[in-house]
Amino acid sequence: MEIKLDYFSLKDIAESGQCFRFKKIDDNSYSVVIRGKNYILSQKENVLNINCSESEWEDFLSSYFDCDTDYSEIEKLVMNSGDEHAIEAYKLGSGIRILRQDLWEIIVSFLISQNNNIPRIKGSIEALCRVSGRKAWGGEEYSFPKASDISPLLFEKANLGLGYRVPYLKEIYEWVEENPFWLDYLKEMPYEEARKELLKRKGIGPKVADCICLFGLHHVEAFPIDTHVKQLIKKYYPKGFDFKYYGKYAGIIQQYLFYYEIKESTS
DNA sequence: AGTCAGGCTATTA
DNA sequence: TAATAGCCTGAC
Repeated sequence: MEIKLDYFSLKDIAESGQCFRFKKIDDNSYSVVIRGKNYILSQKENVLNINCSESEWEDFLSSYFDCDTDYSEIEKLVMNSGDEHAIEAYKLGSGIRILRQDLWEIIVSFLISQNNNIPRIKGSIEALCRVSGRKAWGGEEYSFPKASDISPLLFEKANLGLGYRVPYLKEIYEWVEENPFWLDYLKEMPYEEARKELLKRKGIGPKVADCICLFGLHHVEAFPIDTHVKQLIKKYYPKGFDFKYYGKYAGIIQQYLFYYEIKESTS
């Protein structure tokens, strides 16, 4: 079906680094697996085309693409900030949305992401999905394995290129298996509390915890600081970045800044 | 060939 | 408490 959407760019979303599972088909279409179904998306101007029914869109895809957040408010916030660099970055990435992705998938993905590069992260995740062997519905891709779909031994046996992260992943799998309601508890917690809870797990430090809060729990006040963000703050905000101004939307601003930075470095 | 990647843990002082 | 070596390994 076709959906008219403003403040929405499939390309920006797919390439903003928040989701490692978008596969480019051509310039304006992508393949992605959401909730075990393989969707094919394409966009022309402000119309998104997606192979789903109306009820699928209403039931969860509209939420997945964060249609209940008013992005015009974010635009106003940035445009009135007087923050020249944020305005510049916003112009490039104004089509980015913070997706409401599956929490478990985000925890595993960002554990893998540490001290790692995006192509390699994507490769590991792809291999993990493939080796756990559940084909997504309606396509050629594989769905992301639930903790119960996988044996911890898999991490060592299969050649997933995970390196020293293997013990972290085994630990989190075992933890979630033994504490089946942990993910649900996390979803109930406010940002600070969830962050603190995540930091208790091996391999989850401040940066990964903030990514999980932002991308897996939709706490858009979380502001993950990675090497790129560290560098851009040094470059554009020598006096320091004013987190307070952006308040509860700091994480969305982080995405614009981050996207601008990676785009700049690859062009 | 060497550096660096969307960092974290463990060990020092 | 603060600083920093070491870590898997592929992409560039």
